[in-house]
Amino acid sequence: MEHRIEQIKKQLHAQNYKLTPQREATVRVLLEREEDHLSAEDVYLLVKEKSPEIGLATVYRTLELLSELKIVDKINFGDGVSRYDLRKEGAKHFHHHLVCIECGSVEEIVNDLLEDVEKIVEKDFGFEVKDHRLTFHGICRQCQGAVVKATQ
Amino acid sequence: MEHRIEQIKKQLHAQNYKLTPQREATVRVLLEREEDHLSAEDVYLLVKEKSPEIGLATVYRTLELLSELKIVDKINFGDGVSRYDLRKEGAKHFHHHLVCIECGSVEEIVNDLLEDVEKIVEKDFGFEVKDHRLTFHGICRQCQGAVVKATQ
DNA sequence: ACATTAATTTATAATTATTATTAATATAAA
DNA sequence: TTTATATTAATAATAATTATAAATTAATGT
Repeated sequence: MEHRIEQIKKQLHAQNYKLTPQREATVRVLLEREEDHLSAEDVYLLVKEKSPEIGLATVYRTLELLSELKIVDKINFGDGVSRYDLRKEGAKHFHHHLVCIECGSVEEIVNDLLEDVEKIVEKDFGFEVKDHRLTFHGICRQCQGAVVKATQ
Repeated sequence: MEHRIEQIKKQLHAQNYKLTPQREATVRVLLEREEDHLSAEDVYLLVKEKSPEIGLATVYRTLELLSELKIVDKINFGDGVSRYDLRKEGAKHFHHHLVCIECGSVEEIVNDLLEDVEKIVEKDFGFEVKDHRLTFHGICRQCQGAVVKATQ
């Protein structure tokens, strides 16, 4: 935890930004809830628990900043809110998501499944890939089980 | 064009919806501007040119309906607006997008690049894939050329 | 240490995209 | 034709996000 904070602090300094108390509090929430795909509002409420004086706009600005520096990924599952995921340490890519259309759960896949596909895109389309976003929509293991049970 | 309209009309009827004049006007705009990733507002303004009496909410509702019936794909490039793409005739999947981070252009890839990846997801993660969304962010051919020129 | 400048924040207003409401209109069914 | 149903326009409401302005904090130079 502290190590990751220190690392992010350095990333900010390298771009002439400071790790203010508000920014640190925001990062800590993101670290604690790494797999939760929090919205800005979610983050705000969680940060507020420990730093009640923080403003919503500050959280938005911080998330935007972290997003620009590729420390967090801003993602959109089509439900009208942006969500923010801390990038894994040293990760070059967005992680992939499996969104269940039954229960709404979101699973992450950390492995990069797209290395071969990216090569095709670079070669066949002359497009220099810097990043990607990949989401699968379907039915998760649990819900598949549930359907089987329900129809038995 | 007329053939596609007729086809969509049938798809609507199959689900007990009618192809009202407003809906038809909307579909026609989507057909005419197939590759343009129009926002709801864009569509509204274009439909208005030919059917000035149409309301914005109707356009939203129509796009939502077409989206539910998988006639259009609702996509999100992270710029705060949803965009609507007519699905190619008979296509089972979203098409992929190449978004240029220099000039903002969006290219489409119609080929399905993910067949193998989907198999992995189904097998290794027990997730039954129904659909996917894939976007690459990077530098398009034109902008690569521009950089070379600029640094020469 | 003190004054000055710049960066950041809070609080709030404004904006923008989208959705809900309601009365009117068009369509289909009886 | 009458009645019921679906759809629409017009508008209000909502929700997410961004902009603004005054206050605070931190950094810099003297």
